[in-house]
Amino acid sequence: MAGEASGSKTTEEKEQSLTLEPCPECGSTVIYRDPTRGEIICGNCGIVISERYIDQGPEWRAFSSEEKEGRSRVGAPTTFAMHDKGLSTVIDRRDIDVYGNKLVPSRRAQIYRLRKWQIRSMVHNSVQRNLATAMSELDRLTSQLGIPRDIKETAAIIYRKALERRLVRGRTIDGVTAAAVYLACRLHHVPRALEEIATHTHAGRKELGRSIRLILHTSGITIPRPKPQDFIPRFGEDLRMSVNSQRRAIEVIDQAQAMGLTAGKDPTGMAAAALYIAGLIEGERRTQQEVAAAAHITEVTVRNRYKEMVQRLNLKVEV
DNA sequence: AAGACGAAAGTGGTTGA
DNA sequence: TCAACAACTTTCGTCTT
Repeated sequence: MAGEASGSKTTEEKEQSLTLEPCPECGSTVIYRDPTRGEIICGNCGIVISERYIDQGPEWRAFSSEEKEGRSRVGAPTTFAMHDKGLSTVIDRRDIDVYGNKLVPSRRAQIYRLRKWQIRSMVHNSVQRNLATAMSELDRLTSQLGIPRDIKETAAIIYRKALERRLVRGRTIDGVTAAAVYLACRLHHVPRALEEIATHTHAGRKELGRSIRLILHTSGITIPRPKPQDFIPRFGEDLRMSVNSQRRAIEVIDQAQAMGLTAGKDPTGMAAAALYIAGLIEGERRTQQEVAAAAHITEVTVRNRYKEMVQRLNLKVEV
């Protein structure tokens, strides 16, 4: 379903996605891309973070709706999320030439042999075959989890590296793919719960955890530890809370961090409690249950963090 | 009736010997 | 490898709005 037509439509408006780095100015992780200007912009303070964003959308301007539908880049943008990066040559099965004429038998036999070796060299190589299944699994997983394209690309790269290091051997492709997705999310400061990914993959939670640790140890990737602030945009969005409240929640967390209240605590719990407090302050009250559900934790934990922070930070909260 | 609160017991993961 | 430990979860009864 997700064909090229829908792809070219979404690039039309400002596309929200998350980049590797939070805003250097205010630390916000809500980052927008503006393909028409080629800029990456902070959604919070509006600063232009980068002006060298590469537009992978259609190449030409369009003056009518038919043109708009018809235009595209010459060839799809290359992507790591396909086993051949989308660059392979395909030899058609139909035995006709470009003019639609039937091929003479000798020519036809030649094409047949070419195609045979073409396919052998592509997918019948075990590495390529592995990648092909992995990338389709990656497709499925990322679309189910609603993971943006650039994170998916990172996951694909992580998977390729793991495959090069022969880490996939003896493990399931699904498991390693899921692990790559998990790591990619953390790299992009959009951490997803292990649980969340585990429910959408065939691999068990245990295997997923093992794969993650294995990649982590052998590949030398350093993953930033998830910060409570990283969760605010997503949870806030799930709870349909305003940007104002989200910003307030981040302030609360900053204060708590300054007092050393966050050490050793579950960052999702901190984020949830901060959102709960922000809701009270900003008059966008959400129940502890709602907040807890958004963060995939229990209301008891929300309560404990909430109590701690109100007490230690001397917050005046109207109930 | 729904939401908030707190106590007590249980659980999975980390740490240090 | 194992036990200790802190944080989190589950469960349940009570209080407040």
